[in-house]
Amino acid sequence: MSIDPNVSGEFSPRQSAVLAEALRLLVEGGDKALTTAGLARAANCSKESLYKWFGDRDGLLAAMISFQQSKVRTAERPGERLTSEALRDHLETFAFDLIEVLSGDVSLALNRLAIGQSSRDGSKLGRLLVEHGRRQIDRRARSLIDAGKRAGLLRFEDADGAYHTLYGLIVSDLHVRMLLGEPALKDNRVQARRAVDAFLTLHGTV
Amino acid sequence: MSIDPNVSGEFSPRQSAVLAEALRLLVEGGDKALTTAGLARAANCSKESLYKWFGDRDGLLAAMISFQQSKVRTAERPGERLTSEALRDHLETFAFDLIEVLSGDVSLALNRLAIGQSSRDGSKLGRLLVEHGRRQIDRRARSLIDAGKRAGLLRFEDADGAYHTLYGLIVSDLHVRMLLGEPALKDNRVQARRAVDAFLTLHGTV
DNA sequence: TGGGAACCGTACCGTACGGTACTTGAATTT
DNA sequence: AAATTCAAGTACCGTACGGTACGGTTCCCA
Repeated sequence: MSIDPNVSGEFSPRQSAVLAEALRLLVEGGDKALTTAGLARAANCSKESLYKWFGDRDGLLAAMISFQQSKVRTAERPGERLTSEALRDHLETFAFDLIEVLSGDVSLALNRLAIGQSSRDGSKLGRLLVEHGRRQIDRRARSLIDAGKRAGLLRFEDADGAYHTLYGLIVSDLHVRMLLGEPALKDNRVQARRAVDAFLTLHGTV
Repeated sequence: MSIDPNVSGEFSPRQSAVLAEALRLLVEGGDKALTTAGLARAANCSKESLYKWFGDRDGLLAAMISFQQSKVRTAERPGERLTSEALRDHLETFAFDLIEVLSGDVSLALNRLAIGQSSRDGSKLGRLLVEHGRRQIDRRARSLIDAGKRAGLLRFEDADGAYHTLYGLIVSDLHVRMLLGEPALKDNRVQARRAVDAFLTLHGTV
């Protein structure tokens, strides 16, 4: 993962600073704490600018999601020759990273926000989150799983099913529990290892 | 003593009717649609009664959770002699029921509500949901898993870990996706069977 | 039959938020 | 140097909600 100070040009530096402050407010106090007046005060900008840049409050929320995800890029490993140990390593790293991402303050806050709005806006934010945020991590897992199969180290018929199995083994009900306010795990590496062990028992060839 | 349709006796019939209406409003339009005035109008009661019965809005939300969970009781099967097929059947039934419960309108609405409030009230509603709502289903799964082990049909060291594995295999990211607004699965039985197959591959002795 | 409790319907109050309009001041352009 | 642009800051408006107060009605019980 690398931090990218928005080279994509979607948001100006000023706007990025405001969005960062908006995320800080959201993480701090939930969506009730994110008011237009409060954001303007905290970010030293005017409400009028907020409305000019983002349209309305929903536009601001959508921009916050885009902004956050423009900062998170998953490192894509180049395809090396896979050994059994390397595959296990990569899977564990993936599992660990996944738990870390899902446990992150900003991720939890944005997911809570989207879930809270899902009944009102027809899941617009939810779709944004799933499609943009998940795509990165999905692609990484898929390429890993496919590479494992090509190398003869994994066996499955349905790549999609295998990925969901892996995801479920890693996350279980942890995500929802954290969304509901439970503290994160003490050791994400243990959980990652257990999940990968199980996954390899199910789909490994060795 | 009078016959009270409310099993727990925690709420009077009138209060139960109001809480049922509150759940209906919540399912229909999310937490923004659940206003005290709106509930009073929809349930033909006065706001004053709402405040007398439930204290304030948060008390109403907590009462809604208690009320809903007082209605849902999981059927506890008596302990019969377990065969391999019976265990698989019971596991699949459990998996199916779990998905059905999590996919339910009211469950999703209450989870969304608790998640939305989790940043504000110190996860009070979240704890209520997890502790009261989850306990039933947890106990059912635990007793099933333990019975499987006693019958020599399952092998594991950590019952807690085994249960979380089962849960993850069944649910994967389905719960969060539904909370974010995605439609439910087309066929929950297929998913249940797949999950139980994997679980028995991991922890079955046959 | 009278009195009290519960409760409905409504009106009311304070507040807080989303969104708009206007003024001031600074920076950039011409 | 004048003009134009951009944004900060503030004041304002309408609305909607949580919570309270009160008059009127029904029902129970003595």
